[in-house]
Amino acid sequence: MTVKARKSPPAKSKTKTRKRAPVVHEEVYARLRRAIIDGQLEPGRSLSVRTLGAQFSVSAMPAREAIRRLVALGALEVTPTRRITVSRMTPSKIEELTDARIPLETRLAVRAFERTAKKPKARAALIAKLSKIDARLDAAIEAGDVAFYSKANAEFHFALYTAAEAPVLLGVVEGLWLQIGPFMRVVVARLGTADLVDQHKQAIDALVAGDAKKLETSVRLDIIEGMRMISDASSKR
Amino acid sequence: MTVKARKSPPAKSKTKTRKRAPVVHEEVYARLRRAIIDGQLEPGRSLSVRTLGAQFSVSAMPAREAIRRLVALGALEVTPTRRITVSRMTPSKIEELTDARIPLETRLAVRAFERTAKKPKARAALIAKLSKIDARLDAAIEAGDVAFYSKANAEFHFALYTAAEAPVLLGVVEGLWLQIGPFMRVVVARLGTADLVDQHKQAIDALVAGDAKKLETSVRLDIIEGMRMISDASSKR
DNA sequence: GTAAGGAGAATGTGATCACAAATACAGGGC
DNA sequence: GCCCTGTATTTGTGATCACATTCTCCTTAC
Repeated sequence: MTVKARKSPPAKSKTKTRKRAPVVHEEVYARLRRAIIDGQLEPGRSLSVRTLGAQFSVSAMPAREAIRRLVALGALEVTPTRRITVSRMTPSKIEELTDARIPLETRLAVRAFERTAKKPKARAALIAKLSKIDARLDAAIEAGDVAFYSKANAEFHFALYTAAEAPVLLGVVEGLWLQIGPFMRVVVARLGTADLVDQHKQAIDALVAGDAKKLETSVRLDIIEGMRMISDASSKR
Repeated sequence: MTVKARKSPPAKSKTKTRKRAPVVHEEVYARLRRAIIDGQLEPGRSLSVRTLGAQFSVSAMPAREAIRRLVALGALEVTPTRRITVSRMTPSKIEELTDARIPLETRLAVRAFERTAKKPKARAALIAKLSKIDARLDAAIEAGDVAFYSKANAEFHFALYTAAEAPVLLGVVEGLWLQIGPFMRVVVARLGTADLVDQHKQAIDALVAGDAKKLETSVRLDIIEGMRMISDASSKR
């Protein structure tokens, strides 16, 4: 996790909305969660409340709360000796996560499709956004930048899913990504990214063509392919 | 719950097999979660860390951690003024939760079916367990005991889902139930329980007959019916 | 070289305090 | 009756301390 723990107290009270005071542990949680989903934390890596708090220049309390939330979501786990680590993967977990991802994420994709079906501007904006991220994905592949690819991949999916305007479903899927995020990085690091069949482009094409079935298929294939790569990388360990 | 021994001292194992020291906040969390899933906490009800801690004769710290976990799972929510309440329901949440429950819970049911397909004893044990719970459900309906019905209903579903031996999927579904649990009680309290089409018996019949498709259908219908009741009760408020 | 052992550091957990914000509640005004 | 107001209480949050357990690492013995 890359944390530049420098906060500027006056900046937030002046320009920001005064409707709600900033909560430190929310900030810690948001950044730690983002780091995990983006695949910036390797599986098995250990964390400590004091160290994490120090990275944010706060006490251990906000770090405790952020860690507790991520443990609840399965992103972090507590060892039998009470040490906190980034969750590891098992074959059965891969299978179950695949089982959960396919129906939920295809549903979100189709909902995004339906939500923008009668809003040409929103549809166009979504396509533009996805295309932009996809270009960055290509650049990451070209440059072999594993971390950046992992991050852009998450961005692509959630840009699509967010358009579904389904916060509850989105929350559930985010919980799943919190468990697979650390492995996205491992996967592309081990197998490389050149031989990927780019289902992202297929998804964009489907949106352009107004083909919901094709969109669903591309999302499903992307999930299956990604999870299979995680499985392969894990078994070759 | 298995205590993992890091190293095995040959002769020094005279010490008693001391269990892991109990973690207080785990206990608080487990009981609070159970209360929510069983529908014993009404939506909108407020909680406080000190009060909750006092109920368990502990300080505020374990209560804070338990509450934080349940907030992360969507069972509790923090108001704009930072008060902690049991989450309320909205029509869109009902729709999304239904969307998530159907594929996940039918999958768990089918997995439970498959897991016990070649284990007649396990299948019979599951059927017996479900039948026993179903009898208690009938008794609750007869007695008009809303709280007990809500609790037994959760027990029935999770007895079936646990047999799937899919902890990750089960965890996701538990997260969903944490969000609908508080409304199960409201629903049956408002509409009564007499006019329910008992899909539970259909599910048991399907297990007895070895009919996976029927099992899936009964679970799906039970979900749809239950969520529709929540929807009706909410709109008639 | 390998294993054992022990001293010191690090860690999670629970308790307690301080503080600002929000809520509850009393009394007084109309 | 209702509404406002000022006070007192409650609440979430962050910080800090205490303590038992666990981890790290260096030394020692064989």
